[in-house]
Amino acid sequence: MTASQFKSAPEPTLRRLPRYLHLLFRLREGGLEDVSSTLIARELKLDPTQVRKDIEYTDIVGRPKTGYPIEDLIIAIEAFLNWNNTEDAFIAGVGNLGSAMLGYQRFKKYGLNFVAAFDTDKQKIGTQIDTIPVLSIEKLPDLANRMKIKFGVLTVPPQYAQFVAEIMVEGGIKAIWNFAPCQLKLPDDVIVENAQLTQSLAVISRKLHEKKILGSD
Amino acid sequence: MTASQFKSAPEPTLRRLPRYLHLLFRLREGGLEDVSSTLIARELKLDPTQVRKDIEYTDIVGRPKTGYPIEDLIIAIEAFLNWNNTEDAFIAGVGNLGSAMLGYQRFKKYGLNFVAAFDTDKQKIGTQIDTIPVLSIEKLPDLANRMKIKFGVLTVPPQYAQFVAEIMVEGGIKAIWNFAPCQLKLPDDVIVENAQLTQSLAVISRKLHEKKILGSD
DNA sequence: TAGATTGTTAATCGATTAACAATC
DNA sequence: TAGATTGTTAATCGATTAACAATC
Repeated sequence: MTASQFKSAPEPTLRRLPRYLHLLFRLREGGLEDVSSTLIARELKLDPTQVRKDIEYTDIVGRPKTGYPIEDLIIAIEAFLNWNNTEDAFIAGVGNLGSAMLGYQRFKKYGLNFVAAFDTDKQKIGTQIDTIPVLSIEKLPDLANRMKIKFGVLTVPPQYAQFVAEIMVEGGIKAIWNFAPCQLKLPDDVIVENAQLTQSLAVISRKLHEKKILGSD
Repeated sequence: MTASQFKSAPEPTLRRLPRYLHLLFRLREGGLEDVSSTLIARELKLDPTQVRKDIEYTDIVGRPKTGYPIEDLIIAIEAFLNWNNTEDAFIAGVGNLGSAMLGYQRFKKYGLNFVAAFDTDKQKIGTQIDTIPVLSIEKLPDLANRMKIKFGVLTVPPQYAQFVAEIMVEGGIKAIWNFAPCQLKLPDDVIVENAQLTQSLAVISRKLHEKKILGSD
């Protein structure tokens, strides 16, 4: 456990790290052994200095002239994000999005392992989705406590989001990945990350709108 | 068409606008008529000045003492994001996530209207998902051109993302909402917005990891 | 060696926050 | 009026980018 593990990286850096990772996987598949910040920057349209600063947070040292060993860099980034360890998670809300999340095998590669899903729909309770059992939401707090679950994914309709989030907190969950388009009011020690699709949609909507107004090309 | 419609807002502002909108809907339901930047800021844990600056972009003027009329503010934000107009869109990739998107009626409220879905899977081609027909991806360019589709949603596996994105561009699509975890290389005049879940996951993963390391509470 | 790249310090840029007169 | 809020200018903060010596 080195000192740097205690250093907190800025959010923009955290958001870029997975992008590096995806590129590194691709480069490794292509048989490359080393990679420079220059190359990463060019591929991802970033500044090389920025790439180096980001990478510094992961505590890996590069070599002048050659850059960074790809394998080491992958390991370092994964360790930094704790994606090399599996985090057991609960998911609440088995609608369209929730089911999609459960079916998304890729999350396992990112250290996220769904162990149970929760819903209020009696039709769904008792069934399985991709081998994950769907349980009544009432059972969430007790089970979370007993299984020491710290990570919750919230994919319920917005009007229930606050209520279900509080149930998660009651179960000792410390990090909530919130897909509902609303602001959760929770104790300060609970980490909330809003994965709001509407935010992303707003950016592209406005940009396309501007393009149309301006008639640029 | 006022001058301000030509003013480009910073991305952080664009990302906050939908959050205001969700709050405003909730307040309107609660019977409120006016809202102050102070109130919005308190609810969303932001700075009141920041809220006022964001709102300024939408070209609405508030009144000292009372704030902004909620109804007007909603209309102004929706107009700014062009969510009051319906944008016809194609979606490519009808897997878990793509199907979830199609089933998500809420997008209609955000001006996004799926008119056709595309896939390579013969089992899926010819079927419908929530009344949206699934067609062969080969038909995308011609149809997009004829229907003048400008908006494409990309929910294909990452290894096909670049290829399918190019097909979209061939069809005259100018804005691509990319859900594949990879960097698309496209002409500069094509707007690409990466809705990468892994970026959001990285933020919460690291924060939870830090919490565990530090043992804070 | 020559040349490309790292690691790091300094400069720049842009967003956030503070301050405050004008307003209802 | 008194008091809360807007609109706006100035100050601060933090992230990005530039510059460059050290290194292989």
